[in-house]
Amino acid sequence: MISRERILEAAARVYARHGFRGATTRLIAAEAGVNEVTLFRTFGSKGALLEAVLGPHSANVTPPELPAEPTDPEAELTTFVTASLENVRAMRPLLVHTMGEIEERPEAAEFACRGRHIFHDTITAYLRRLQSLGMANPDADVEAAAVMLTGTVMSDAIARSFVPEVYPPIEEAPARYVRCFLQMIGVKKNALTSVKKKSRTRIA
Amino acid sequence: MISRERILEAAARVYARHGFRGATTRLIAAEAGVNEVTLFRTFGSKGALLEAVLGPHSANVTPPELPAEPTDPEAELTTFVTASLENVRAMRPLLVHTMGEIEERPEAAEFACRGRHIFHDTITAYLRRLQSLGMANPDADVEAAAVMLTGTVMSDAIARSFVPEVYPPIEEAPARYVRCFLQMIGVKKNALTSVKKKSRTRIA
DNA sequence: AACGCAAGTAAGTAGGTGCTTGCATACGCG
DNA sequence: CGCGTATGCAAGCACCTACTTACTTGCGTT
Repeated sequence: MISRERILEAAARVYARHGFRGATTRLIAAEAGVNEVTLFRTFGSKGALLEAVLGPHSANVTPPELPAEPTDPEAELTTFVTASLENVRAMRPLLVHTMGEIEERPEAAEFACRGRHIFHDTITAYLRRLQSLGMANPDADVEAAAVMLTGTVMSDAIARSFVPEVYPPIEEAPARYVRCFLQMIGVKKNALTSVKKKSRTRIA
Repeated sequence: MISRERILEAAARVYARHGFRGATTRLIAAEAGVNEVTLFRTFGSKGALLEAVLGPHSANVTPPELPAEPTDPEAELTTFVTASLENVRAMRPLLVHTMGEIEERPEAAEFACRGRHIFHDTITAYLRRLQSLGMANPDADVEAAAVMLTGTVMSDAIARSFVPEVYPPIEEAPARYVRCFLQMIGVKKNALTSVKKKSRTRIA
């Protein structure tokens, strides 16, 4: 049963490159180094195979987390955004094809939306916590702010590859987004670096 | 030569629904109420037809504008964002398919990127103008802010339809995004209703 | 009437695509 | 050994897809 795994991986790659329509069973089989018949014997149909590849793919994602007790919003958010960006970037090809074909294959919708949901909820919860701790402007529009950060991350991860000129350099981007974001929700700089200091300082 | 127009419109619709791969010449011809042969006689090939539909489509877009001389940033930006959102939303199906197939059809890239570029440049220029008029924080990260607003608009226009729960109600969204955005770049509320009241400012 | 031209009709080609069938081969295990 | 199970291989089926060819029809101009 080694084939199963190889087929799944190959299918993910081919699907990412060509989309569902372009991902022919012949191509997938070749990429897996497996006979096309094996593919049908193992999964039954092309549709079932694609479900088998998208399902786990959306399940086994371990999303970045934000601390329940914020201490250094700028650092924490930067780490979070950096990790999320990498996450989304890794699934970009799959995502972008799935989005295009979502009306024809609604079963892929969950895969396309899960990450976004998690990101949004995580940010929202964190923001509320900041507010209740008096670390963020209590009048800030938490919902809209969360949507904007989510949109920024998705947009960067997805569109940077074909419109690179407009984006900040990839290594600066997360920090700059976060700094803008902090402005937006009224977090004063160094609000509590004094509270808990770590031995390491990060570069500005 | 009535056929030409009808084929172009039909092709746009079918392409929007099914993507390039899914938009078969038979489907397009049927949608146009035209014989399939006519399609080939008029455009030569499926690829040429699709170029003919995407080219003009990206050219005849009249993008929303922002005034060269800002007077009421909140109102002006809200109008701008509202219009842009509607614009992008209208091309969403086409956009989303094109993005998915951009690697296989690079000639569609310009279509997919043009709007984004224009939006970004317009916002950036406007922001700089605000800064130079002292209406926005001179230390604001204009580039990052512009990217974030662009990302927000694209994300809302594209993803709202399959993740509606996380977005603000459609009629509130632009105003709320803009208010967050103003926070981000340090535009004080009524920054210049007061100016108007107090005295005349000289023209730059 | 004669002509040109846009469009339709019918048929076909060459290749791709999802999926099936029948049969041969290898490996592991009692 | 014998048997089941996984896999490979060759061929094929029915259908789709882009595109072509050859011929016809209708309409406007001269």
